[in-house]
Amino acid sequence: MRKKKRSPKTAEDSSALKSTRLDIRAVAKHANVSIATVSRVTNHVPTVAPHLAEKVWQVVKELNYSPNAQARALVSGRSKVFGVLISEITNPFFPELIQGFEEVAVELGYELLIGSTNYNLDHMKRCVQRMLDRKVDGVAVMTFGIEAPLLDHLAAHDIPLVFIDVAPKTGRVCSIQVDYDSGIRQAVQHLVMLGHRDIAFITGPLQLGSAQARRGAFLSAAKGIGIKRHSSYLCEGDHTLEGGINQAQKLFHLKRPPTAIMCSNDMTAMGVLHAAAHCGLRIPSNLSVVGFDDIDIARYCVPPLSTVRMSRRKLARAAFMALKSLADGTPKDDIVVSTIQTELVVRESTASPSVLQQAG
Amino acid sequence: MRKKKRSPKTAEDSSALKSTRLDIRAVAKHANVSIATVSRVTNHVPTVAPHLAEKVWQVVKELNYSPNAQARALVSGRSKVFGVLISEITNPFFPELIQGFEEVAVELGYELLIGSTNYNLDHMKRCVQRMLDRKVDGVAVMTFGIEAPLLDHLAAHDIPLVFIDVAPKTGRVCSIQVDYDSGIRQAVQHLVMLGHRDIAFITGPLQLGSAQARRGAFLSAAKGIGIKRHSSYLCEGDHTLEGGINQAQKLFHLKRPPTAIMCSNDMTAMGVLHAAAHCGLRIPSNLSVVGFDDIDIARYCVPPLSTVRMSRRKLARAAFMALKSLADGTPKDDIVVSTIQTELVVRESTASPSVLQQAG
DNA sequence: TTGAAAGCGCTAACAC
DNA sequence: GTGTTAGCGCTTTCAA
Repeated sequence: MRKKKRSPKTAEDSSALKSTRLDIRAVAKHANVSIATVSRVTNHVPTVAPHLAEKVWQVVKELNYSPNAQARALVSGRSKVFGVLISEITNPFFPELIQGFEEVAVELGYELLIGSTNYNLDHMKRCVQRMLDRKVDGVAVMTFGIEAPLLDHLAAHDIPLVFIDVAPKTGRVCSIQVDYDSGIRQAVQHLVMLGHRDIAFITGPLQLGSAQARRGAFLSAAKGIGIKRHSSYLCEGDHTLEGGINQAQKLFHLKRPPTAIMCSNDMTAMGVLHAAAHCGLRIPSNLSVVGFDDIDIARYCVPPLSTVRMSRRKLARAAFMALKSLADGTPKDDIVVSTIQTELVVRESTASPSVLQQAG
Repeated sequence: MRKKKRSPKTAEDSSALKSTRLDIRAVAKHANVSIATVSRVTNHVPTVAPHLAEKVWQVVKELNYSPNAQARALVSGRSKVFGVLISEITNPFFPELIQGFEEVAVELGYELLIGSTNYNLDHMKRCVQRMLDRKVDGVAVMTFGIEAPLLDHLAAHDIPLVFIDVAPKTGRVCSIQVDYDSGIRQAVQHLVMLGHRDIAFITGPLQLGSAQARRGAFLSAAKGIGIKRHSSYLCEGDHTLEGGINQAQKLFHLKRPPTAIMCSNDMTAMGVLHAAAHCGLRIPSNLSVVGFDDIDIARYCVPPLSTVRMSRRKLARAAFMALKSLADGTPKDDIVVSTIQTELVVRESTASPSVLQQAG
């Protein structure tokens, strides 16, 4: 007798009824129904007689039963896990985004599988494979840029995907739009009204759609307001603090340094702050700095950073809901995603340029 | 005929051999072996004839097969997922810890289920339940403090647990020790050698073991070096930036304010930096500040923060490996965990107290 | 409306 | 050393 039947009922454990594992069968037995009924109840299938449903819930509470997510996933083909692909978790922008994701995920019974690419193609490949192996129901690609081949890999598995800004035209894919223009225009106007004319902009890595979009927003705002452009005032950073330091130093050594620097994100701006302190430049009296994102620490920088706010919470929620719709089978054309707004937050890193500086 | 047998071979899909799902059976068929052999090969079971193993690997590559983690987990009872319980992901300390975890996890084929308690008991309960539902193989409790009842809940499920500093005596539980003393003693010595005598310490939330440990290390270092203590120089923060601001303001308004402030973590120190800037105090000329942890941004603070470094990467690896040993069934007494060392990193937030200040 | 039973993709016990 | 098969805990037909 090889068979290890469910309830062996052999001599050794004859009386030990309570030693049975806390599974759907235990609940069924205690509630005097079939496991199918228990399944229906825990899945809120409406075609169950109310008194039976109540009885089942009661037993569920009593035994403290909670369905095995693995088994559910295996049989239903839906893991209720979403992958979140980010660049690097130590960049404060991402944790704040993840926080937003976690919030909705918990509400809706999902879990997150977070993968950091660390700007490395191999890492990115591995992340995608991990997500595929764990059978995620969809992936939110929040990374700063993604390699096309990877996208193909994901798309080949017909996995729902959500992006920021750029949406490939492929299958079950959609994107969240951000209105960079309004916030960035407000920032440029703010600086111009303070008297700045020599305004530099440190971009993000330009292979990224969102970095391009931010730069584009700055250029068109500057043009719209009519300030003239020096090509040396537009430099390419990489959205890291170190990148901000490097670009700031370049700008400081210009014959005619800018009186204000706008940045494609707050990390870059923090780099500028750091570089300025290092060179003995006072902020905002000698130099005005504006960031982008309004990450949590921005308000605690020295001095507190004026920046353009983009709600990570809203962004995350929008991305999650879009992903869920896709995963639930909603045709992509029926999914409406509201654009994420941006707005200027004035703190203490911006002021009128000093007369000295103006003359300089 | 209700049965939906594996390969129906009915008229409709008779010839469509390639339409079969990419599962272990497909690999077995292509390699002319049984699924058991495929399973053995992918699990690196050594009792497989080399030529067969090779053949299987070849087919695996060819078909790009990757085992279904859900199914594996269900049948083996091991999900290869560890829970990581943290306080809040937006506190930079935690992402850096998670980065360390992710690194090892990927190496060893594990995934992480991250749960943020947000200092909230309900959140914490929900996190624990999520981890239980997803059948994690263990939990790393990296949170600042955990409620005893929750611990019981976890322990009741006999789940391997790893903690920092404090280890409950229960079942499969162990802890990682940190040598706070050496780094903190170095910091106190550094300040004393610079000429400071009035040194304040802002603690973390004292219900936490690790906050207590850090305070204890400071007190004994101060005592050892023989500087006298003012009780008003010891105040309780909460390991947040805001807490640092509040406590710093209290200290600034003392009749005889301290010339140096040490903090239980870097976030607190950043709060002090912020508060000082707000009050027009120059750092380090008017006030020296020392943090703890050496989080990534510490070196980019204005001014760059002198702090005590504790490697989050090492901490995470140690915790992970201990957890894995526990999960693999190693008796807890056989698990050796090396103590995490700490060391002072001098940057620009510390200097000799100014004469003016001394007299003040 | 409810129950019986197939089977998700895999591992592991057992037979050979 | 390799194959056969039970069954992990659940969802989901299908029959009643």
